[in-house]
Amino acid sequence: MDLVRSTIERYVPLKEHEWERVRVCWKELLFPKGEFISRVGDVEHFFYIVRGGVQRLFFEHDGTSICLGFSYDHSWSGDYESFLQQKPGRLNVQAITDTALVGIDHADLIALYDEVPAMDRFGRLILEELLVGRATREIEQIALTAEERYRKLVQRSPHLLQLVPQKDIASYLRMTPETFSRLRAKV
Amino acid sequence: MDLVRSTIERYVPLKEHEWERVRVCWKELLFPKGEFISRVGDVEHFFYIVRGGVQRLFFEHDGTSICLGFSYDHSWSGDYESFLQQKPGRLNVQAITDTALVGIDHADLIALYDEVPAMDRFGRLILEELLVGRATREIEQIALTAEERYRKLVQRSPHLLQLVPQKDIASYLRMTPETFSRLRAKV
DNA sequence: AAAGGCGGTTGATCTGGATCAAGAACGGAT
DNA sequence: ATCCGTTCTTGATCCAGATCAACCGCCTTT
Repeated sequence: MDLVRSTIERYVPLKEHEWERVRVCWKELLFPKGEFISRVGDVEHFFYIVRGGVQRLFFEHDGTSICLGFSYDHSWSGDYESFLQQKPGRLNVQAITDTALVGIDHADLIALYDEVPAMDRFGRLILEELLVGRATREIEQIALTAEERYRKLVQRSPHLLQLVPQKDIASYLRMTPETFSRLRAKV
Repeated sequence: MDLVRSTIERYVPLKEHEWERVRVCWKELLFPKGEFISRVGDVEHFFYIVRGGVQRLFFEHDGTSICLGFSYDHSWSGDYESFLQQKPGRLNVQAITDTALVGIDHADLIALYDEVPAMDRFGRLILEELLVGRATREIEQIALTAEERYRKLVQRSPHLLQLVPQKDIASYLRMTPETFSRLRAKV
C-alpha cells in the first residue's frame, strides 16, 4: 500500500489518521495478459493506480480497434469517463502485459471526498493533469502530420515501442499499421 | 455577482460567510467584438464565467486558425491549460461578439482553495465535466466522418450556426470552409 | 513438425477531403 | 452610395494516407 500513499502524497500531504482512513479503501487486483479490466457498456466501478504492467484504452469502430491511450507504472488506469459519471462506458481497458493494479471503488472515493478534505484536492489535481495532457495531445493530433506524430512519440516515449504491439501504437497515433510500418522503415 | 454565486452553487453549497469570502475575488470584464481575451505566449491569469457573448478558443497553424472550442452564456472561458499550469499558453481566446465575463485571478483562486474547502470540490467537479466533454469530443472526432460530424453539430447545437462564422465552425469540426459549405448545401 | 493465426512488411491502387481558383454576397467604413 | 475586405460558394484538381492484396516471419497448439 506504500504505492498508494506515496502516489497521493505526491499531490497532497496526509495526516496519519487520514491515511488510516484512506488506506482501507484500496484493493490489490491482478489481471493476466490479455484480460479485460473494463468493458464497453459496463459502468466502471474502480479508479486504479498502476503497480505494474501495461494497459491499453480502446474502442471498436467498423471492426477495428482504436486506441486512445496506454497506462503503465505509476500512472492512472480505468475508464475515467464512465467512472466519473457512473454511466455505462464507451471504452475497453485491457491488460497488454500481466498487470497489477491498486483500485478504489467509486462509492468509497465519494465517501473519502466527504471525510478527508485533502482527497478533494487530490482529485482536483489529478484531473488538472489529465486535462492538460488531453489538451496537449489534441493540439498535436491536429497540427502534426503522421510522420511528425511518429517522430514525436519515438522521441518522447521510446519505451512504448518495446512494450506494446505496433498496431496499437499505430492506432494511438491515428494511422494504419501499414503507414506506421512504412514510417518505421523510412525514419 | 449573482451569476457567480448561482454558478458555483450548481456544484457545491456555500455558507453565507464562505460566499462573502468568495465574492470579493471576482471581477467584471468587458471585451468588444473581436478583442483578444487571451493570447498565445501569455500566461492566462484568469478563469472566467461567461455572462454574455460568444468566444472562440483557437490557435494558428500554417497560417490558418484552428478552432478548438467556443464558450458562451453560462459556460467557462479562458485558456485553462495555461491557467492551470501558469505557463505561457498555446491558445488564443477571442470575443466573437461583444462579451461580458466574470473572472477570478489565479492567485485568488489558489487562496480560496486553501480557505474555502468547498472550492476545492467545485474545482474538482468542473474539471470532471471538462474532461468528460473532451473525451466525448475526442471519440467523435475519430469515429465520425466529416458529414456525420456536421450532422451531429446541427442537431446538438443549432444555435451555434447563427452565432458564429461558418469558417470557425468548419475549423472546429476539423474541415475546410469549402467542405463545410458543400455539406451545408447537400444535407 | 505441421498447421493455423496473428503481426509486421511491402507494393499497387483508391479516395475523402484538401487545395487552388474565381466569383458572388455580405458587411463596415468613409 | 460606393469601396474594400471578408466570408461564402462552386468547380477543378490534387494528395496524404487508407485500403486492398500478397507474403513472410514467429509463436502457439496439437
